Amino acid sequence: MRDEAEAVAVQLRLRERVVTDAPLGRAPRLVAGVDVAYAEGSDLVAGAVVVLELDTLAVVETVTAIGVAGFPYVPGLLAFREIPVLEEALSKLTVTPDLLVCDGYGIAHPRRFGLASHLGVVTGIAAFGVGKTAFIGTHGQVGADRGSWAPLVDGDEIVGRVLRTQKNVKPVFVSPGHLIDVEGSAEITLRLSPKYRLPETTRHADSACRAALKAVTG
DNA sequence: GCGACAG
DNA sequence: ATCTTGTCGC
Repeated sequence: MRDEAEAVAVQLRLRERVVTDAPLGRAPRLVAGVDVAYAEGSDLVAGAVVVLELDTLAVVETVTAIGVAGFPYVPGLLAFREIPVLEEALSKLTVTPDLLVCDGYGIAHPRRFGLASHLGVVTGIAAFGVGKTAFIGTHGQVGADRGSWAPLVDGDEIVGRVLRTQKNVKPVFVSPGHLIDVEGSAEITLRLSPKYRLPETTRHADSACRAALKAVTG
């Protein structure tokens, strides 16, 4: 990827293939968390994919990959920074997940094509994103109970859901990426977060990519 | 025009 | 994202 203009052009082209207005095709069994860790002194990055069995939340497989950040962090273009190393890690999997859970956003994005949408389209696997902080959109107050939520609205579109995964704990931002809708993304996020604020998938992926980075850095 | 801005 | 200690709670 050369520059921002080219990246935006690529997004607009890939966006034509995004599907988020229909529920997940079949009941997911294997759900994978994906995440990337960055080094401070170098441009090394580590990506991880951890596959869990949705019913038991047991880890089925963990793979990691090391790479070089080939694109700067630009809000709205995060995918170009994280997808290369994630695809490298995904290629090492011996099982095929039914769903990918990303750190970040799906269609709740300036051009409706965030990391989760991008990864979903290039892999052909259903995907959605769970963000920890606000990016775009507005929303009303969310009840204090676990499971409470409010629609995430941008313009005249509902692009996601602000969901409380734990009682009295800051909510997370859920948005579909590809081959799944808002409702399904939120429902699965809640199932993946029985005890902590973040889904077990992202918790596992986060620790895995950090460990992988630390192994090559220090 | 001026900020804000996933990770 | 990453830099960082102690501290409150289960």
